[in-house]
Amino acid sequence: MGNIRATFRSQCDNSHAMDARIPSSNNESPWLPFESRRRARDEKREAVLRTAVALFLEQGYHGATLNEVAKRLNITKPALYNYFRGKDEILYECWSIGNELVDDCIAETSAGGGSGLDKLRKLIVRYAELMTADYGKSLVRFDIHDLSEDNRKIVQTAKRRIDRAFRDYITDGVKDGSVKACDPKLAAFAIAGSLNWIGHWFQPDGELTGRAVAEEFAIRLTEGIAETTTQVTSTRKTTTRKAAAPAAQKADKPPRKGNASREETSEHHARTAADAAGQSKRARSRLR
Amino acid sequence: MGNIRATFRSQCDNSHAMDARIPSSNNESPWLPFESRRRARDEKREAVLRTAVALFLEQGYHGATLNEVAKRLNITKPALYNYFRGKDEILYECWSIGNELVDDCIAETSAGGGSGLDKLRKLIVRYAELMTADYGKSLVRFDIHDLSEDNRKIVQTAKRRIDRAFRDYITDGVKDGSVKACDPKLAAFAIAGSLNWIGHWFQPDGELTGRAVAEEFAIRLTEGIAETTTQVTSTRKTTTRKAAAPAAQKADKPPRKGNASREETSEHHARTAADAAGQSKRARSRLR
DNA sequence: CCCGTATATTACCCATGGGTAAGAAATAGT
DNA sequence: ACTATTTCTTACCCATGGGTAATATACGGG
Repeated sequence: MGNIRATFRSQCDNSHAMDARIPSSNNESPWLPFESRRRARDEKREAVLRTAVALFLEQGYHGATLNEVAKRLNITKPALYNYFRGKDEILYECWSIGNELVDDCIAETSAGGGSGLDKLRKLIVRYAELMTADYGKSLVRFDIHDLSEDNRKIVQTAKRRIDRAFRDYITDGVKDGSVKACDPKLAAFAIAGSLNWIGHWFQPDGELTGRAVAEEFAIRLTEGIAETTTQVTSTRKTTTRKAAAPAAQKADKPPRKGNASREETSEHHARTAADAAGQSKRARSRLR
Repeated sequence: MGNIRATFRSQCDNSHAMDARIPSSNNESPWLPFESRRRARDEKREAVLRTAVALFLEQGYHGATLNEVAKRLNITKPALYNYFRGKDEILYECWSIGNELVDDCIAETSAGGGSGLDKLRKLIVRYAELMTADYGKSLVRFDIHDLSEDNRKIVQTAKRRIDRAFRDYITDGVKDGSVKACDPKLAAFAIAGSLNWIGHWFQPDGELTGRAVAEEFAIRLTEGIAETTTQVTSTRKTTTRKAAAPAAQKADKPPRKGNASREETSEHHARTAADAAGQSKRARSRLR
């Protein structure tokens, strides 16, 4: 679920006045131009990431400099090194947040129950919407070669896990009769490809909302493999309602142990070994 | 790391005219280790591009150095500047070749005739197969930010043109009854996304051939929008012209507005102003 | 053979930008 | 207030790798 990382509380919530100087306009940096500081460390860390991911997407990882990132935050480059070991770690962390968001999607979807097709569509909707936002885009726009060796491995592992989710839902669907017989591998590739591509073309200021794209894609991408012809209104077809079994736990993620097949995956993503353990809390303030 | 070794061997075994010696093993570089030269200029130019595109894909554009490119060709870095102005131009040329291949696909497909659906499928097959090879991959793996300003514009223009082809075929299909009513823009995005993604996951040494993927995708990606339920064997026809009454609105969630001017495109690609004229012959040996 | 041109080599330049060192400014604790 | 700690700044380092200059080698033609 949207854990703490959704800390969008404005930095103008200054209860006891004092430094009530509102930054000239925007809602970004917690660093007022070199004066009153003192805001939670994690909050600053996230501000760095927000700025970095936006800049990386805007100018490319190599086109964006740390000086520019710092400048947008009203600080200087070395200050960034209080929160990150280097540029590539910033890149990785951006990616990691996106990956956690995806993990949450998968967890929710798996917990939600329903037929294979139902789950597939739910995942598509959520995943697609992620791809319209910065952290989601980072999953598909950043180059794996720019990561450290270790992080690259993590990313590749996560790729496989996400691909696995798509394939599993499809396989489930074939079994429960909601999905036509097909090759789960290729079908997953096709679907993931369409979704990932959103991260390349979607523009927030366009005429389409992320939500609209997501819902359209949920139908479009499953039209070909859905066993029952999809009528407009019936998103919940699945005549063979498999007794909504596992509504059980809410948003807790099953460890989802990834086996190790040496196959290609339709994804790129990962997470740290740390949070690979379980919760996708964004509370790790590791460093140094 | 001096290549002293290569430099001094030139005068040892000069059996003058007998430079028919086959390089130790591979089939790559026209430059035998600094001795008999004299091969067509264009051939060398293309050898540079072949090597460069492979290396860029392998290590990333920024991870690959010109020294490494040169080394693989048995030459030194400055020699590359006889054929290209700089690294970014090499990148662009790689991209450009891929783009020309796509253009050829579109040209052939358009010339072939058939229903909108037929053309769409033909394009999918050809395009998909391109995506399994190096130059095709370069279309979707290279970052537009690494290009010069001018080349970037060319690329973006070409993106739009390719996207246009997909949309046009879909629109044609809707008109001639071979394709269900749908939003051509989103449908094109979805299809192009799946196809472009091939460039990210396909491995030539995998279990699938490019051809197999291509044909599978041609069916899979059009299953949802084909008017006639596709029997695997019937790639042609459009028999049951389901009356123009096109399945009404199937999955209408969003406003579903028509087109617009300043839209996103589902592609990235381009070509030089030169060959934008017509033929995509590979004969331009421009430089300096 | 000798020269001109194309092509390649060696040796070098140098801007860029990630990263570091040392110390100042702010904060928290006592 | 004094000190310890964290955070941030100024001032620098320096490796990397794209790009250039000067020069050497091969070839083709006369």
